[in-house]
Amino acid sequence: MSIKDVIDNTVCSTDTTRAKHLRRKEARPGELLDAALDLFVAKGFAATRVEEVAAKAGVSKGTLFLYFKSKEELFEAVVRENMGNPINQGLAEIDSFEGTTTNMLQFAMFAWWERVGNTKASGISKLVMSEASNFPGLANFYHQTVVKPGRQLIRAILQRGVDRGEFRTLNMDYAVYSVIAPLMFLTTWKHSLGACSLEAPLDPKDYITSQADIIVRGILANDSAPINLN
Amino acid sequence: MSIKDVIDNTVCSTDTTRAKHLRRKEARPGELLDAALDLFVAKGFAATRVEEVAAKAGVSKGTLFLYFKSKEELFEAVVRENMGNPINQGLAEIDSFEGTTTNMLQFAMFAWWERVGNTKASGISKLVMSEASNFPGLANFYHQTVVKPGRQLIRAILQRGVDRGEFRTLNMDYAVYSVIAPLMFLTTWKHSLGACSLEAPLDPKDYITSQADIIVRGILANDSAPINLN
DNA sequence: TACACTACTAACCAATCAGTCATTAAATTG
DNA sequence: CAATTTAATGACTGATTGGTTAGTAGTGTA
Repeated sequence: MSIKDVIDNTVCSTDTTRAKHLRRKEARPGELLDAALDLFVAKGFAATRVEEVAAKAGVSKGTLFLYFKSKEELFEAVVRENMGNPINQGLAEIDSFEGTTTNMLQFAMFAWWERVGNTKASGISKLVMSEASNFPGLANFYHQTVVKPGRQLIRAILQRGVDRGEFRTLNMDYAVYSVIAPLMFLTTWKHSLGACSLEAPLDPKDYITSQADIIVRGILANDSAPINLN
Repeated sequence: MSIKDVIDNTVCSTDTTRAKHLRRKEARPGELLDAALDLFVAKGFAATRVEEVAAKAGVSKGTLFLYFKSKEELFEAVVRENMGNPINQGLAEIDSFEGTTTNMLQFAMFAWWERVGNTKASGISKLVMSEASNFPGLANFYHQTVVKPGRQLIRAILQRGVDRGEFRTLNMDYAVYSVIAPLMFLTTWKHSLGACSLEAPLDPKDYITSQADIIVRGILANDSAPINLN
């Protein structure tokens, strides 16, 4: 597929009289970042051409370099832009949460899905994973901004459960991955093999329900009340 | 870093009298595939230069094209070469396995680590995930060869547990991911952020022990004997 | 309408890189 | 030791692409 095809297919112009030279300084960066996110997630950094990004955003290549001074900078901007952290928000909600920690954990996992997993931004983790060794600075930034706080959030939830006697004592350094791994796997899958439509896609809600169910049962205190989730 | 540096640093020649023009027709393909695996896993398909691969294998670029007629073909060969499936072996062992399904599941997860996860080939899954949309044929091949059989193996184990009354009834379509997700996450992590040495690396054995423990507790039948794993 | 300003374009350039091929030299054979 | 074969090389090429810039055309103002 040539760049010409990309241009013809992806630019959103319903009217035949293509309006060129439209001046929309404010909207360009966002549109370019949106286009770049899609392409970077789908094809990786090296394999996506800046002209593709520009074409998908409806501008010429030159315009792209008007707003981002290099392909690397565009990439970094894409990652940073889409890494807003609902994690801090989640941390704030911990203290005020009423109810069992079981419910809290389930709520957190579904909240993650609504706020991150089911979002365009969910491709970021795949992207960072794929390109980490090529962008060590970005990997470090992601680690500090997302990984560590995220792990801290999960840990805090689990600790709450332990403190209240709902969960058994756990090796927190590893237990956190019981929650993280299934969620990360979901997005990774969704943006790679899952996107190739090789089979019926797995339903995210059912997936998370199932995972949360197994995790919670797996960490409940031995002497806890008879298991009756939901 | 230039290609020259790559050559100087990666070729393994301890003696100063560099022997060129050594004719080793048999060994070349394997050495090239080894070098290519490392580089593709680390940098992705598009970002690795065929000359780097050749240099790392100790030959010139021309030699590489003597054994693989294109970069794409090299890539496909790398994936296919490292995709030998210990899964069929695992499937064969199911019927003859003596003991609880709990032990069986733990055994399977550790066996996977020994035979796949702790191997150079473990980078393949990250590779296929990253490049799936650029190589749909390969993604399909991976899906048929690894994903489906792997899922089938896990499902068979879980079903054994259910049939014998050890595990509660499960929605198999989703329960299998309780086992798959933590293992896939481990390799993905290992070959991306984990390789950036941003913190103390997680110990795979402890990780798998922890995950297996939580999973098993999470799927045990309610009326099963008091939990005492190991 | 004339002028200034600047978002935007398109043609262009320099560097990179996958792939080729004429040449070189290690093995093999007689 | 020649003659032959072929593994291996490395300089070369054509195509691609990140990045530049001279020029074009919207927009605002008088």
